[in-house]
Amino acid sequence: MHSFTEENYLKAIYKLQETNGEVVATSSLAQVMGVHAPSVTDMLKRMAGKKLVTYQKSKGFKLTEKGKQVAVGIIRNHRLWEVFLVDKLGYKWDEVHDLAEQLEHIHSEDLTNKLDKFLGFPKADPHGDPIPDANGVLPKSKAVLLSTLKIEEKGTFTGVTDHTPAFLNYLDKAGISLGNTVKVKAIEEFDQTYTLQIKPEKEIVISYKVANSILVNIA
Amino acid sequence: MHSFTEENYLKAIYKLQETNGEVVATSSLAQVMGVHAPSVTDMLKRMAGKKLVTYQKSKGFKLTEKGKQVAVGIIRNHRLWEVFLVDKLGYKWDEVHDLAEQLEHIHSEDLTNKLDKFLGFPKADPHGDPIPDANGVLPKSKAVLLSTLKIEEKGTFTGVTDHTPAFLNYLDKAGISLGNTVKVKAIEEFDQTYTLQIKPEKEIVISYKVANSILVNIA
DNA sequence: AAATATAATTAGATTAGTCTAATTATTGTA
DNA sequence: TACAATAATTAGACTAATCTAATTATATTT
Repeated sequence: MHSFTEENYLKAIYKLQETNGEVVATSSLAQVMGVHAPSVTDMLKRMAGKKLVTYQKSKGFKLTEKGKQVAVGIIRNHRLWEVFLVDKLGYKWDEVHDLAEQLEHIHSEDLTNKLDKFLGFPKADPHGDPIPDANGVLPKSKAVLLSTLKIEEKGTFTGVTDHTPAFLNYLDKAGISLGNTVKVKAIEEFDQTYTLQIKPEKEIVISYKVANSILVNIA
Repeated sequence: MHSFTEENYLKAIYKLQETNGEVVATSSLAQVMGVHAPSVTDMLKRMAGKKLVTYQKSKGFKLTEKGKQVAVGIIRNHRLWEVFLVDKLGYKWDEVHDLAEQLEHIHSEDLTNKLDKFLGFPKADPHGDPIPDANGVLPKSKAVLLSTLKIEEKGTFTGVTDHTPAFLNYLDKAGISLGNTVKVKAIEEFDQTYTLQIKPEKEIVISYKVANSILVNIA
């Protein structure tokens, strides 16, 4: 079995590869892991020995197929436990991340699958992030940033790119929830402020920063 | 926060103190922890530094009030997760121990309490072991070993002292379940074999070893 | 009470994961 | 292309948890 630390590195590399391209730099990994660069070099050398990543001195690293499998498994765990915490225990979507960070390291494929079934095979976690299936297949979403929509275009709010409690709370307060239909009514030239129409009659104004952290599916 | 290792030591010491009296020996602890004696000495010295146990060279150790609190908290976690696994996910009572050993180390009192509520505040785990309440109060049971009953005495099957899958499976196969009323019909002088009447019309024969691993409440 | 057996501790080493300080690569710019 | 800036690695050290081998306490038996 892999240590929690290894699993956290794998997850971090996976996410960096997803957003920043194929090869991951020591420094970016050090930053997201909250450790100093030499720790990353050491760790990654050990992990290369276990064939979890490929490593070329000073050139960065990449997950192997095996490493990717483990990473996706942890992400599956994480997101299923988040659904459990929200749907079954009544947690709010901004409260579950740290708990799921612990629960994701429970080692049992069988438990994961039973949990999946218990939850009714959810497709996404409470933040709209897709849940990999039991074979590690992660449906790639066609969602786009709300900030890319033009005036009069509309979409369905399906996810966020900022998972901080601060942002999630803001959305709650603004009255925007996953599944809502949003239509861009206006975009202020000066500061890129968006005026949105949500649901039937509600209109709200959001900043570019917010529009750039919201994912929507276009019909 | 305490490490998983520390928590496992605390739990082991707690259980040893419960069954074998106040003071715990290095060797017994080494045995149940599956490590060698010097590891225990080292660990316990560190833990004494953190005021989790009291330690006197070559005299054994005892939990402090603080250590006891932590131990009971872990036991509470363990037993609640066992209920979850059996009641919600459909695991059998002989399958849950190892998973609960992992889940018990999730650090969140709030999660524990929400889980407790979700499960309907169960009083006992699937093996009949009592679940400490949120204040760490563990109701002490008045259950006795079935092997102490005399002929014609009866009681309710409320727990086991042997938690191994092998034993639990045996009970399943023999058709004895928690909650059953059992009455001692006969005790063979020669080898202390017990003949029991269970439920309405079923009679079964069990060995002394089995009778000595079953807990019953006498009405 | 002395001799022996058993239990516990100390000493010294190992591994995983981290650190700081020093060194070496790589990249970007003049 | 050479120099400076930035990034990555090596070297050496630390902590937690473990080990084996050697030593010291405690307990038991004659």
